[in-house]
Amino acid sequence: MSQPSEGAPPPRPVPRVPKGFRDVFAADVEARRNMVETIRGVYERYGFEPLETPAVEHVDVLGKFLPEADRPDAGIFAWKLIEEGDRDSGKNDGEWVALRYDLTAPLSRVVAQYKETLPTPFRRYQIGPVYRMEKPGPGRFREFYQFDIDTVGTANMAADAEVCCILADALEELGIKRGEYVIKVNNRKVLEGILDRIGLGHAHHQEAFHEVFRPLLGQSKANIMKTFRSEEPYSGAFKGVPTEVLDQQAQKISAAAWPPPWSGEKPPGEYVEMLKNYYNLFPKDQRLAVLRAIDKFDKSGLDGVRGLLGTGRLDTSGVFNYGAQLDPDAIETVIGFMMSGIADRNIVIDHLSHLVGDSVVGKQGVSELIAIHEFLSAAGYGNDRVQFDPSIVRGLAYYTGPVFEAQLTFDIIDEDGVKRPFGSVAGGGRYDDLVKRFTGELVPATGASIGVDRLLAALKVVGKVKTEDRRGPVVVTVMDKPKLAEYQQMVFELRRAGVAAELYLGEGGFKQQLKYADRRNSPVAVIAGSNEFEKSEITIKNLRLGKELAKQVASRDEWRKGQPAQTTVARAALVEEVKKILNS
RNA sequence: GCCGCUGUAGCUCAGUUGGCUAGAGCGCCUGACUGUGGAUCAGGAGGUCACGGGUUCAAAUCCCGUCGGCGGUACCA
Repeated sequence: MSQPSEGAPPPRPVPRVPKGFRDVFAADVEARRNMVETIRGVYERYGFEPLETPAVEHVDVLGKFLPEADRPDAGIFAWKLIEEGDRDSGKNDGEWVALRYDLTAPLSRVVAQYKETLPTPFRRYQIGPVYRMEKPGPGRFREFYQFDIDTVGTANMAADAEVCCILADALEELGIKRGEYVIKVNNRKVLEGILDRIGLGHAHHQEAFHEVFRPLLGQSKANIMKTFRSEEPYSGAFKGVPTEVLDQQAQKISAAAWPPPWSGEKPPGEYVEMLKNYYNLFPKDQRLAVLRAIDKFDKSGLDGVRGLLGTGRLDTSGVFNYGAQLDPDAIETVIGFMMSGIADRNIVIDHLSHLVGDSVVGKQGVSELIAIHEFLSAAGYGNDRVQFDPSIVRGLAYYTGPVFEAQLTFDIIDEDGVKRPFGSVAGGGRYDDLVKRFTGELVPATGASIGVDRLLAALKVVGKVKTEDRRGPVVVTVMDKPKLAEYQQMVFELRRAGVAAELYLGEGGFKQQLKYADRRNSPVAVIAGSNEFEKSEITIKNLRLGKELAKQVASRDEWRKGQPAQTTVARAALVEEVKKILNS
């Protein structure tokens, strides 16, 4: 934007929407509303009650803790809330708040806050927009809708099984046929058991990185380069990272680390940002790294997962991803777990109980799966609807037990012309520790979240959403301005009869009025000029029929003179005639 | 964050090795049609060629930078 020069008028705002946000027009709004209503019906049938919470929460409530720096972590929309008076007086420098990034964290807050009066277990559903400041991609926005259902306050596996049933019911009610979707279930505890067996330690890489990094602060570029390449004592922390990648990193770190932040030549904020980026190169927790590696299975394939479980993997765009650093035996154990199949639930259970061996958590995980299996079978939900699949882990760290994912199995053609299954439209799991943050007491909880926009996209693919057919109102055209009151009367007659109708309120001539009605996709236009008024008649034009007929008519005379799609009737028959057309 | 591609009318895009007043299709507006959506025909409006600098007699075109868009990848509570 150009700088306003002396005396020039202020620059005009450019109409636009912030990146990652969008406008939603009538057809999509209605499609979403219809879908949500259907799902809501299912949720209520299962006995859940609605809840609404604010879009803004305190940052610590959401689980994001502020770093030392004077701004919150990236990824969320956060700001400091300062009351007007306090800003000037400086008495109170405000509190960090943020837009919610999911509906689960606010729920755990509500439970902790009102636990004395809330029924236990607390069963609620909630829909609303959530906000994430990530890079938007195809079909991914910074503001999007989630539709959650959760049961808080019971460890009973029946609650988990029920979540699977709800998701299945909801999808079917929306018109997705049995076989076009599958609810997949796994259990984090089983994976924990496997990781125990291979003796996986916890976050040591983060510390190793710390050790490498700290002495480098403020050192010369040459020194930094040397350290990154040296055999001792740091090579262990960077095992498996290609030399050229390390060189590249060293270049950037030296640029950031020199001159040192306290010299005043480099803004400290930028320096901190740089540091954070390099943290991200390394797994903070090996277990988490394993989870993410497995989670990448559908994207990276088996070899990709192997790489990510091991030293790391250089992806197609030339970025090196640091791996979980497992040794080959451990890798194969994890892969074995992941690939233990999606056959009959009984078979998967057998397989898994064998894999976890003596691990206590592992066995517990398997018995939870058995419990879920029994509940599902009793309720009549077989393998055609709910499967056990150990490759489903979900990236979230907070899940503690069963995890779920609703997948659509039909193929879509993506932008590259490649056929692939539509994929996940909902996910969830058990999170027994979330309320503990507030109260210190264990409050077991389980639930799922439907990605509303994604599911809506899926419904469009299978043709369950008719966005094109949105019907506009009956438009009463205005031919004689002085007779406005009489036109108005027609409009209200129609409205009183329950017919959506409006008076043409624009400035346009008659031709434009019909064009307007056409654009609104109006089924009917009501026409009355002096001819009609003289005889107490009105002309009713069937716009939809007319549109159809126009396809066959070539000559203009035919089109204009014929007018088979309109009839002139007595004024008193207005409502009756309009309704006749609407119902046809 | 990182890597690559890209930016010309409301939309989709042409624009030769730098060279006249920057074009097309669609859409929009007006008229043919004095009371009729569509089709047809005729006419019209609409552009700081993303922005800023540089090279040149001359830049939409070449170079540098900034910003935006797209794709991949990472992160994803």
